[in-house]
Amino acid sequence: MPRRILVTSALPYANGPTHLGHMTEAVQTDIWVRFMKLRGHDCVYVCADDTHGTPIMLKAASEGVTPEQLITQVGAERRRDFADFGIGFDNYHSTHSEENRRLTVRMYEALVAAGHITRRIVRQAYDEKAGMFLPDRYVKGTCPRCATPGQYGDSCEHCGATYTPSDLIDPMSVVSGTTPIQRESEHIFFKLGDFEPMLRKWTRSGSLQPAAANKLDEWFDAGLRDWDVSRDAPYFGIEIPDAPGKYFYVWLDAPVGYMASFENLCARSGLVFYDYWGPDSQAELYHFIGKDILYFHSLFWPATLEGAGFRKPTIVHAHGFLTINGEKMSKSRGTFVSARRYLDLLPPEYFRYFLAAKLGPGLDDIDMNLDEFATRINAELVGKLVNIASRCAGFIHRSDGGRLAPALPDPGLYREFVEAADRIAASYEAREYAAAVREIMALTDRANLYIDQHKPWLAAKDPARAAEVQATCTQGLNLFRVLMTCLKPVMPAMAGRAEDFLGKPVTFWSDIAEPLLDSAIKDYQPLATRVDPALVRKLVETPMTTTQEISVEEFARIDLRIARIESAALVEGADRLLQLTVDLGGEQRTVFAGIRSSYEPGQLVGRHVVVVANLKPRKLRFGVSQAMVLVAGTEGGDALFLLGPDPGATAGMKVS
RNA sequence: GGCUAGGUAGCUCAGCUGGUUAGAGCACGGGAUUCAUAACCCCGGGGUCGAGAGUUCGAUUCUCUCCCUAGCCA
Repeated sequence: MPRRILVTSALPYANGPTHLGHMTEAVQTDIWVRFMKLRGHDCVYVCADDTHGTPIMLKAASEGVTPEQLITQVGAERRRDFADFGIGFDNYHSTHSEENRRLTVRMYEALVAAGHITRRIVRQAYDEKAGMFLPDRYVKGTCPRCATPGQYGDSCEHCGATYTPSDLIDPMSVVSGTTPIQRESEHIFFKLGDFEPMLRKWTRSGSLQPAAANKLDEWFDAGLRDWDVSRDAPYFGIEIPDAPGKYFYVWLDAPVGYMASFENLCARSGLVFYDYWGPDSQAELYHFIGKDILYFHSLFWPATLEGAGFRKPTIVHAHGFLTINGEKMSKSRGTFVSARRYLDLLPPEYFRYFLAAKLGPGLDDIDMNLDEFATRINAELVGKLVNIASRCAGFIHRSDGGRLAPALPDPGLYREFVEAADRIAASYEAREYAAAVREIMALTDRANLYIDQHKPWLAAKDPARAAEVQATCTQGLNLFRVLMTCLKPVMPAMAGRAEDFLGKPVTFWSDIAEPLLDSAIKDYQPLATRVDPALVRKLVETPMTTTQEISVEEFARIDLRIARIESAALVEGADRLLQLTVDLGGEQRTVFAGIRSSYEPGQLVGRHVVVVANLKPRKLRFGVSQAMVLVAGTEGGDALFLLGPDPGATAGMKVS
């Protein structure tokens, strides 16, 4: 009995290029969807661009385009990136669409009618010059607790204090640079607390991973507060019907984008919207999300759905972040890898395979160690898996003109593989891809061992044993076919090529119940080739030639100063760092500099160097680094050279 | 500071409700082989299962304390 399933991955925000983090989620979802379809279920996968909100509006303004132009351009790139990674959406839509506007309004009106909406006056930072209210992150100033300058309006990155923008000393609007004032405005709130009993039950009903449910308990304990769902104009979004000049907060209409994308698909596919979203829907609804947006998907989303008379998700599945070589993806650290950058260097299915091999059912981050990446591809995919087909194919063609034997010499072994495939299927279903890949690789070892034990290369020397050679390789190729089918959700293109080679397509998982016998196969073409580890490492190298040009104004934002090194010390536990105290002409700063490979602490004291004085303080394991010392050196090289001024310059002087 | 998750071989990890000598892959050492994209096969070295205490006949597995890491929160 086929199940009816609707699957989504989180809507990427349309303010920048697709990166491997987006791709991690899309691949995780796509593998699950492809698996379900292969199992014969009626599974639909929709997604969309998340297009509203202040960041989009301001980004468009800074680029001199309209928000519509921005999201159209980002959306086009996004679709290409996803397509090139083999993400098989049944529909990819946008929250800036008529369907989404209508559904969001309908949801809101239902919530109003049911009494779940309230209004009250709030005071908020307002930028008079730009004529707009400012979200907390758009006000910067000096921390009222520790006096660190340049902190955002919600919390201090240096001392961890939290506050509101009005608490900042010398607050400044990021938008116009002027000092914001406080202004009152009526806001519209969703009464989340109305749904606490339902949410507590839903949370523990198997809809969330245990770790996620624990997280929710913290939020319950903290108390569910009303959720502010309105924003004042100017705002790029959906206008609230009974509140002219006010718009829905982007996080209200974003998840509605799941419904909107599905409705858009219904219009051209014969699917019926209410079969999936009606309160009594028997269809299953799965949301794949990152752990950072668990809050929205496990509290507000089920609550607004319920309150507006729709069904709730069957499962919200959260995953961790992708790190590269153990570090968070970050542009400044060079660990930010765009989807396009990856595609320029490597085949997309290698990423899909690596990810599958690492993805467990939990919220842990997944590390993409680049050397491990190359190793896994070369050892597992090429050295073991593809090797089976490669080493068998030649014998079949030599002895029998490309036909498989009429019977398997070891049907028991084949049956074991098919039975193992059931366990592998259970792992896929539970989103334990790493376990599935582990088992597939164990079987791959067994297949190679089988061939090794039957040594077709020896038998091939004796023409009288031709049938034996053919039988051994028929067995090997059939085992390979089972394995390749198990990996088809992960590597659909490679599986397709393998099917072409074996002369028969695999439409359903159950197709492997019977082996391929007495049929023709084609000439073997390499299904995958090795990767050079050096090429993989290039993912995080930023070539000099692609360094972006910057304007004089942008350069002027970097506050370069002469500083005098007052003291220098080794940092215990850090073999690259020195801890420096530098004087910027009256002000002392602590700096952790990665120059230990080239300098002894003793030779530094008293030297004048150039520092970036307005670098955002960085919290390291050993303390907070409050500036950056400039050094010259070749990329990745150990030899470093401090920059210093000619004699006469003194601490605190500006460098320009 | 509170909460959550985790700390198992050099690296990445598996070890379900406590039970014989703690496993796999990669890396490393030795051997075998040459069909296969220097791939595959066999053998081996290597871990006080974060530290300490407790419960138990017995704990990597349960309880407590502590240390470390990551994340969330105020």
